[in-house]
Amino acid sequence: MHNDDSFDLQGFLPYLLAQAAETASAGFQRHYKDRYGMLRTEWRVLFHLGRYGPMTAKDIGARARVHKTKISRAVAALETKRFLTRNVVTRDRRQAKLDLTKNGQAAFDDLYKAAQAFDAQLMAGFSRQEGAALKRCLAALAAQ
Amino acid sequence: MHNDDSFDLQGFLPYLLAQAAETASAGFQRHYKDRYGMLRTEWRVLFHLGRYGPMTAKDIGARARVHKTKISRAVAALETKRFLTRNVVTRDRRQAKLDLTKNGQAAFDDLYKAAQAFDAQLMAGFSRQEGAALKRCLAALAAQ
DNA sequence: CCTTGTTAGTTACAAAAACAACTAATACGT
DNA sequence: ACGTATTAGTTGTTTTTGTAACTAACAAGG
Repeated sequence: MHNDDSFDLQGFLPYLLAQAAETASAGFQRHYKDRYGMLRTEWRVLFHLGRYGPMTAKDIGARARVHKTKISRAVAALETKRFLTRNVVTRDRRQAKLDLTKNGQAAFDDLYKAAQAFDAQLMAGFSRQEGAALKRCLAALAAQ
Repeated sequence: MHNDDSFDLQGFLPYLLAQAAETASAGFQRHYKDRYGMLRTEWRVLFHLGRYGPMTAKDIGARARVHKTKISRAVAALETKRFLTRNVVTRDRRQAKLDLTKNGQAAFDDLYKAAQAFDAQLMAGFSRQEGAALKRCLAALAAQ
């Protein structure tokens, strides 16, 4: 077949990352999907608005490194769910400042807590240094 | 907005994993996509056959934790690319053993080398222990 | 002003993924 | 052998994503 040294998929970093990401993502999905019918990008948009305050779609895209069409659709979905409102910026009418509604804020508060708990649960398997090192490595890989 | 402790997206493990996985995946994609017109699942199927020898679609799905419809379509695509052949198993005619063709084998050899090099490049940013620890953590997370 | 270029955001269309339903072959219990 | 249940794999349909083209608003140079 081929000879040799023990390089297999389980040792291939992109594969490991994909598997771990999928597992983690699937685990947290039930919070925002099952409970609020949200997609992942919607959850991210909600998170940004809840965590950092009102901003435009552009701002979210820049922060989260997500393409503007995904943001656009997520914002539209969150608007129909009445989780946010759009307010056209008067000094530049192309932009719209996005504000969470009461409901949106409540959903954020709930999911924010859930996210913290979920993260803690995932990290529970590691020692403090190990976990910190893991996150540092991942951040470095993502920054490539 | 909300009060308090510094929990943001950059510290949320599922987010970090998703970002790192996406970056790594996009980086390696050019090898199998640009050069062979393959999709990710096709590359994984090719990898399994090249690395572990002929097996059925079922086997690949079990090993790679991929759904059978994805495998089915990847196999069909690899067959039209003349990278593999199907051979119905006589003792159970539902199954087909998948064998790489010369071309398939050549593509695998090429991509296998590329994968090793790519992995080495990604790991270059880390010390030996750090890298090993990273992979151990990821494997543990994927196994959840 | 008026042309040209750029930017924020949306929409339309193509590619891919997810999910469900299906076919054909085998296994099993009686 | 016969009816039912499983299993391997495929196909069809719906969501979701990716890409490109578009609209509306602004900016800058003349």
